[in-house]
Amino acid sequence: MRTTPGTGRAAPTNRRITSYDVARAAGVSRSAVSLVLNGRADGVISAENQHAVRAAAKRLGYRPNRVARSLRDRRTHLLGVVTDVTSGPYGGGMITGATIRAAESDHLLLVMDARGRQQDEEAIGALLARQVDGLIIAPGSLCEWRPGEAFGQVPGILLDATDPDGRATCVVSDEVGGGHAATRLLLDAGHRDIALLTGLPAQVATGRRLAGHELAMSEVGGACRVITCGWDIDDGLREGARLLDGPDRPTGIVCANDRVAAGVMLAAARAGVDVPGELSVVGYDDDPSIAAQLDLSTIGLPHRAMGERAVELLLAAIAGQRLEPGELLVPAPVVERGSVRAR
Amino acid sequence: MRTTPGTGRAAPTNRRITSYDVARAAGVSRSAVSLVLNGRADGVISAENQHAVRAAAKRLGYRPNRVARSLRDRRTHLLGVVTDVTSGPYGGGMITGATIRAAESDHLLLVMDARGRQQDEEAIGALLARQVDGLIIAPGSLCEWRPGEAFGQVPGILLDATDPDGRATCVVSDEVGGGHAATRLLLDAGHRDIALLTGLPAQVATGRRLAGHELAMSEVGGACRVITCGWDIDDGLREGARLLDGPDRPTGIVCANDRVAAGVMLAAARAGVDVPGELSVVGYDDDPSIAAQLDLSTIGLPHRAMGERAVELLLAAIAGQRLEPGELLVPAPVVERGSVRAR
DNA sequence: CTGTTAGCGCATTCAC
DNA sequence: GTGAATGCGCTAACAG
Repeated sequence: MRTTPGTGRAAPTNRRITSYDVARAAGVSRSAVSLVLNGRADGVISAENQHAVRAAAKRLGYRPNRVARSLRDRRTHLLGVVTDVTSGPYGGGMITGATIRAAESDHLLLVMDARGRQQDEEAIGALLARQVDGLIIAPGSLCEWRPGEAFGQVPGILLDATDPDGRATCVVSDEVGGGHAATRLLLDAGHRDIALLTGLPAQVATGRRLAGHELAMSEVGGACRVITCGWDIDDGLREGARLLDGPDRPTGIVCANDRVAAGVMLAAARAGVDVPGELSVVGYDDDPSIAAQLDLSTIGLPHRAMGERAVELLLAAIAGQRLEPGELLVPAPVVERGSVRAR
Repeated sequence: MRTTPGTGRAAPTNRRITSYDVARAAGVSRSAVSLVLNGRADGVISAENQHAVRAAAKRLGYRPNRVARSLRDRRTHLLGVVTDVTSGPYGGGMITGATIRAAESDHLLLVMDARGRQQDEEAIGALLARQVDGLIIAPGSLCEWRPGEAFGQVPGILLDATDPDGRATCVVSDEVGGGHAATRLLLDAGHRDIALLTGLPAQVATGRRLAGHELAMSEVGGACRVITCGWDIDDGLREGARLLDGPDRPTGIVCANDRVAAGVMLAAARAGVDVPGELSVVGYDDDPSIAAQLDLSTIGLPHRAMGERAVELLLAAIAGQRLEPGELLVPAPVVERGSVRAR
């Protein structure tokens, strides 16, 4: 019986409704309440009492205490997320996708913002202490992340990151496919004289996109100029100008990202070269505040789908399925706009 | 004693370390472990035993189970967040700020993505079932949000949203101050012939920025053209062109946001009007992929500070402090770049 | 068909 | 100084 008042502890300011309150109101036992509310009552509890329980629960506004249930089940239905993506302008879509997919299975996201490997370890520790059922690590922008001590205590996934040792399960955008698709956009429009402005080699994405690009070129038996450029509008402006003023101007340029593409388009405008009339341009990222504005054909980053896939994998692993090491590639959507013209 | 094996329940796949394990390893009682690890041991537990406990805890990798603690304390140290901001490109900073400030006080964010009033109520219910200590509602982009039934069960704050009934505590950007500052940027540079391109009146921000603008103009005893424009680059392009081709061209234009400003600058370029030489332009939002690129002077959105303030207020409320109804205005940072020139 | 019991892991009395 | 007992709210097993 819990009729005795709390012993010596500070009295709760405003006690919440518990299953005991519902049981008393419905004139049944707590087990009956649990049975009814969890759908295990049929053939066990009389229809009459079932109704009484439901009515009482509703009237009282009873909400089963998930903390108590978690303690008992040794399962919190909580997914821990360590991320840096909320800071940046993009990538929030991963959180959105993850949240939504998780909610569909009655799971919630416990989010920690962290930057730097040291803090990551602490963050994971904090999440583990909260008894999260699984872990998602999303440091942002396809970086490398080497799992440490704490990672591995529960099922865990790397999101938009790769494990250099190849032991972890990673969900990443298909950069090779994206690079291939970007180039294919130009190839399929009949272009053969193509230049590629790549990002910085330090970034994982750069090499992969380049590989996809080369694959596409090899499919048509062609070759093209590859220029290490950078990620910013200035870089695109500089290299774009050089390309357009040079001896043999390409008819199409594949850019490292949309900012670079914007720079190229600006250079073209200055040089009096019409896009897409005389020059076709392809970007990457589908940057929300650039690509649509510039009517730029580009390759999107499937952030939301990545978040969804990560949660799906994680939930399966929590359910006991084995987590395969390696990378799960999420296809990058091709966004066709008006900056490419057939020739 | 818990020496008897679990009764009939599915055995935990990999039992975690509990305080009992630590106690046994250190040769003391569980209470001793609790006392030591919570800093209540001095003068109660021998230094020798204290050391033994700490050593054992470290060696075993003991992490106190926060779920159990939450159940006992009736306090989860969890802050529920209902938001839509992760979807959009901006506003993620609010989550970042909130996460960081919360973490400083050993609190974590439980995030639910929701759009639409109906789902909000459900989301809050789910969060309440998780026994969150407080609630933050951040529907995004300064909209109106009327608290429903569930809101109010625990301390709650509206973030980047206002309560039309004025009952809730809201944390919002100081839009009046921002509008004032934007105009002041031009006024202080000596401009008197100023045009204002406002956003759509349906948005709360529009009216407030306008009020700030008018306040600034009244300070110098001036008046100016106010033109309802919109939020996009096209709108800026259209209205900018009209203004520049018109009879008396202004020397400065305050824009609804950075996208509109970009449109205006584009119109200026087309009309052969030099910015800032012949025309000064001010934007709003400090849009990360526009403002810096265009060297645009603008007013920032203090997203991160807002998230921080919301958590601070919430934690204070959870600690027992009264939550004052009304709006807490977070100052909007003035970002001076090169698009304004003195005349 | 119902009510009682036990225990999830923790912190806190209160006897020893 | 320490250890046994208690209860947070819940559910599953078991005895009535």
